Amino acid sequence: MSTHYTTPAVSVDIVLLTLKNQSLHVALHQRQQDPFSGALALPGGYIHTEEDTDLEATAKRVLQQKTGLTPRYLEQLRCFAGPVRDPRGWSVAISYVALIPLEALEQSGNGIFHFFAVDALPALAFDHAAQIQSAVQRVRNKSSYSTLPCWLLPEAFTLTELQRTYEQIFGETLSRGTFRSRLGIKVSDVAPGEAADDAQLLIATDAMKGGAQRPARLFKVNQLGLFRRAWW
Amino acid sequence: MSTHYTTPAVSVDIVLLTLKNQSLHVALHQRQQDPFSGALALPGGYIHTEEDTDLEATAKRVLQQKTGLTPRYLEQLRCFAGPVRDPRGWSVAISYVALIPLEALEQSGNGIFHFFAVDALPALAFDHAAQIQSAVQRVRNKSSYSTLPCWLLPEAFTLTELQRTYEQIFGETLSRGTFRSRLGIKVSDVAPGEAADDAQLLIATDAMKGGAQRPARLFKVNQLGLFRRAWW
DNA sequence: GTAATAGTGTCTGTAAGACATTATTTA
DNA sequence: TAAATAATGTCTTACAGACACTATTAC
Repeated sequence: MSTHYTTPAVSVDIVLLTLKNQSLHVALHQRQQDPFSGALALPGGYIHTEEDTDLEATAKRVLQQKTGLTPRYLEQLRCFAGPVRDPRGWSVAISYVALIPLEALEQSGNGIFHFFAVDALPALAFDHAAQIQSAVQRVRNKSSYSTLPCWLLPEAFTLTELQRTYEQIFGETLSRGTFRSRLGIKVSDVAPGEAADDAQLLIATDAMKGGAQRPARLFKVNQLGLFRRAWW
Repeated sequence: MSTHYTTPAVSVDIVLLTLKNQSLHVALHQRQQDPFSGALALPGGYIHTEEDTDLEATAKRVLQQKTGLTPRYLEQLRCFAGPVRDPRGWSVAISYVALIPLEALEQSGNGIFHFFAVDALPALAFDHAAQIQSAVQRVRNKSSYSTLPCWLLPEAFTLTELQRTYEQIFGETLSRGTFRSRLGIKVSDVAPGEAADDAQLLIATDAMKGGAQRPARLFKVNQLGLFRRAWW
């Protein structure tokens, strides 16, 4: 190991995203300590080398401690590092993106976080604004060719609810026929409760969601699946 | 800062890729020190907090020291971390992908590195095999929808040379007509030496490359540009 | 019946991919 | 002339996107 060079501080920050009021929101809390005491910041923490088996474990532990929840989706974003992002000196932050449905957060009864629309952020501590921007870009991009948005919904959802989710992520509306053909789904053909193969994006359940109109089939996500072609 | 938890060691590793013998090759050197003394490994180094302005600067400095070169393309891949990847304990490696034409490496007369085909790797130190696999996946994926492969060629190249580069990255051949329409280029229409707009992927030079046949127009890359649709 | 949303079918434009054809050089 | 590669055009298929139509519930 290097001897005559200072080791930079290493931490993990989490961009926890959810859908609220028809748009992407990020979870922020008010810092209680310096630096940036009083400022809004992302949840984050240090690696506990005795217990954390990898960085994902660190991220999960931090979220568990602060929300009591495990996110439905968790993915490493990238490292942010340098001498100026933290006034205490050279630091490395490994940034994670987490997705969770708003219902889960509300049921946890957690009062630490406030949610802010990602397209209208207040001033933030450290380089957290850049981390959020980068995370949103990743989510929007990955949503354009995959089933990523499923993890912003509860486990079972209707196709229309899923379409609304895509629309809220992109901020624009889609054609229903196009949306369903991209998913490769004809509701009348699907057999509930089976996953034919890995290429199948969604799994039909045997439950329906009714309202004051024709009931809709409920689906679950099979896995993080890719569309044939990208969307743009 | 955390007090009663050990700070993990932080380093930067570089997956330096080039094209050799019709396929992607990675630069490896033989380690002189423990751990893994004698084993093949990626170039890497520690952060110098006094001089490095960010992680990209660290990566560039390490490459400069070991090859005397600045790569044509450099991008952060992701972090690899955990208690077992380095026998000395919990460590964090930030992995970078670098692209460079083989000619540049050969001209530098550097003797440290050996090049290995990425699809037939020997045993490697640390988790470097996983880093390489991840880097190759990133390069293949990004090549399917962008001008990334241009940075594996010298500054000026013909369209056929570029097509061969794509083919060598993917390991399969392409149709020439399709390739050119994806690039949006009709050679007879282009005006040398101008960049009409940012959407223009390549810039025509006024030079031609001749052989025992009709000479071909030489092009330069404009910027990292995206195709309209992905390729798969 | 109406209102409301679920689900499907049809048409059009664009682009990928295969392949044939023309163009321009050297020998 | 032949050989070799550059460059372009044509045809087919596939899919995104728009939009219209039918289906099934509550009231």
